[in-house]
Amino acid sequence: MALKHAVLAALLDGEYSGYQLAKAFDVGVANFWHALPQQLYAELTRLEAEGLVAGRQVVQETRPNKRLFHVTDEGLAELERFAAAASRPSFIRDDLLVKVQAVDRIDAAPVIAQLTERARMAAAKVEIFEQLLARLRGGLDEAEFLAHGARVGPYLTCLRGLGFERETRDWCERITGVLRERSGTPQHP
Amino acid sequence: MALKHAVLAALLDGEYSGYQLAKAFDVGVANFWHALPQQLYAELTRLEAEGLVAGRQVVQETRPNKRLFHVTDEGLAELERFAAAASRPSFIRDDLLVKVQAVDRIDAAPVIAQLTERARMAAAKVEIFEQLLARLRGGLDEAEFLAHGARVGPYLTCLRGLGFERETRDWCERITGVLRERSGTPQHP
DNA sequence: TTCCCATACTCAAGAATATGACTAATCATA
DNA sequence: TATGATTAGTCATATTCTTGAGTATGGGAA
Repeated sequence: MALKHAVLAALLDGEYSGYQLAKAFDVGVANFWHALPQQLYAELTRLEAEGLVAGRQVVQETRPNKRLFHVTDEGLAELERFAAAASRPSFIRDDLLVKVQAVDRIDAAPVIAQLTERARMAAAKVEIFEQLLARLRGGLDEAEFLAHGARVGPYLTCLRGLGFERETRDWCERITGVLRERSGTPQHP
Repeated sequence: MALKHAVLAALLDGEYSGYQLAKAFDVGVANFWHALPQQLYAELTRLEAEGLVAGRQVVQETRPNKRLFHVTDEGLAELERFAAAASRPSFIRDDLLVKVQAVDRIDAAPVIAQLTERARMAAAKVEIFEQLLARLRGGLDEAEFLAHGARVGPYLTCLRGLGFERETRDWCERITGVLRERSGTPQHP
């Protein structure tokens, strides 16, 4: 039920096509939700049918035509209702953690390789988020922007994304260190 | 496809009944995956049919009988294959982040209330994880345990859970501060 | 002594998500 | 001048996850 509201929240900052939304929900920028293009196109269709978003056709000459969507008053009211209702707790669900959980009983080498790769990906996201944050606060320093800026929501979710990716990066680096050490030294029960 | 492997990984530390597993996958201990009892019972049935786990009936007098499961050699081999294959990236997916993303355009009060509650929950999990870590490393200090301990997988995933919950707590507290400040002071575009 | 909670588990149905295959045009690159 | 990447979508199917309801027993509190 929340992809719906994630789309509404993402559309608050202007008009987007399904294609643009899909990129935002796929690449780093999706610091508060993630979804595939097919899901987003389907969701936009439903939202339009419910009158929560409205789209307008934009005829392009050099590219296929596209439809740009924006949130209607009804859509904003729906978001308001959603925000007032209880949130379901969020959980970690990560393939890599399953592998680490089992790492004493299986070959550690591929797990170490995947941790290294994940650390690299997280580090890349950290940079993306840092740049995005700098862009969002414009010239202002952070405290000033957070106190008086007009639109801080995306900044705040981006801060969460940044913290999450930093944690991921640091944990992956630390764990690879531990596992590399262990593969060279003896363990005792 | 990964609940299957999460169950196998969880069963590596001894025998569990479906009911016990369900509690572990629900409460704090689930630092690497989360699932409802119904899913787990169904998964155990499938895993047993595939020969990846084996169960034995334990007759109890004061309580209903139960079945305790353990991983078979085939199950361990399946985990090995899983660990060697690529992991799918993990994403944040959180109702609360959707609400924060929209917070400039909707009533902030319920969002602040939910952030406060979430911070409380995260702080409680931090304590649970800290106690669990202390128990897992026994008398040893962390460096010693990580270097020479017999089974560090659960400890490492628990470290990730701890980091995640600390981040969540700190972020929630910081954001509630920001939003409370803003609701008392004027903003300019 | 009634009621609720914990143990231990099952079944069915529905909503949400993921996978894979397709159309169709333009643009850059090799 | 093929080749692949990018823009802009659609359709169908499969898997996974969630919701809701039920069964049965024993123990403790009101």
